[in-house]
Amino acid sequence: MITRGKLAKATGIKIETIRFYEKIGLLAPPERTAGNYRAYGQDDVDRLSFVRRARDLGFSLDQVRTLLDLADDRSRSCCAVDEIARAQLKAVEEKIADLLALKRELGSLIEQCDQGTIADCRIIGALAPAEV
Amino acid sequence: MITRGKLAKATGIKIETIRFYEKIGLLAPPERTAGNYRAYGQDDVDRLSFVRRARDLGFSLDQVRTLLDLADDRSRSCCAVDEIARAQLKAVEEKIADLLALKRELGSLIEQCDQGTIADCRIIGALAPAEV
DNA sequence: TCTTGACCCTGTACTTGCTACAGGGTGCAT
DNA sequence: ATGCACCCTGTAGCAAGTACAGGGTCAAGA
Repeated sequence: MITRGKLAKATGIKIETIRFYEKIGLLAPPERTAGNYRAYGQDDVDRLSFVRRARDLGFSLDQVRTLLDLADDRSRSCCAVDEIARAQLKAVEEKIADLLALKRELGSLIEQCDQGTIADCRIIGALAPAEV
Repeated sequence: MITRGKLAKATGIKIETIRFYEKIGLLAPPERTAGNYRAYGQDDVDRLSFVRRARDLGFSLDQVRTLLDLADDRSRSCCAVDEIARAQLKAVEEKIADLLALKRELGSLIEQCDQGTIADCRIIGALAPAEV
């Protein structure tokens, strides 16, 4: 018998998060013991590990839900899976591009800082429209 | 007289977001007209533009609040500003590194996809622990 | 003058992905 | 029998907004 705490340890997902996943229907409600404790099985460990890996790869819970559904239907073509992964890759690439632009802007702002007063601070100046 | 809609247009921040900023105390509640409309001035346009630029640079609302406070005290040293900007740069760089790792993983997953069935899908396989 | 339509007001609930209580019950060892 | 670690439930909170619902206001056109 695997309790919630053990499931948490086995998968690296916090107890509260497991409850949250159960609440939103990502995990099926497990059997209960006589004392009303959740009793998980190896299936649950597997499923939750799947969720964790997908989350680590940046998939949204909604995408994870879809991936789980797809994974259950083993005879189906994996085009849909590929599509989700590609969408995720694209999102990641866009995010990286955005952050690189940000990094450049921040970097040049910081470089100009000469440690004077706020009045002639380049960073504040760059943020302010004309005169603060 | 600048209404909320005009302030939104002038700054590119949505009306609802302006209300939200007012609610959390980032923007001072403005004067009201006889008909209970908010009446903004150029100050508000400037302040909100400042917020927008800072948000665009990825600063949190909390950081923005601090930057606004700092910007108001023009005689002060701008070390604190520099510090916030550096912290933000560091956060951005870390995020970029994370996303690059993610991108590599996703990319290699997708490359292996041979458009077969779910049963031999590499992506599902990589997510599942041993056997799904 | 009336009415239409664009704007404004308020409060509240929803989003994503959790996290953190409070206030109690269970189970095992000492 | 009592202490402690663990479990249970419900609820509220975080960032940073977004989206209604159900009204009020204002200016222009018929």
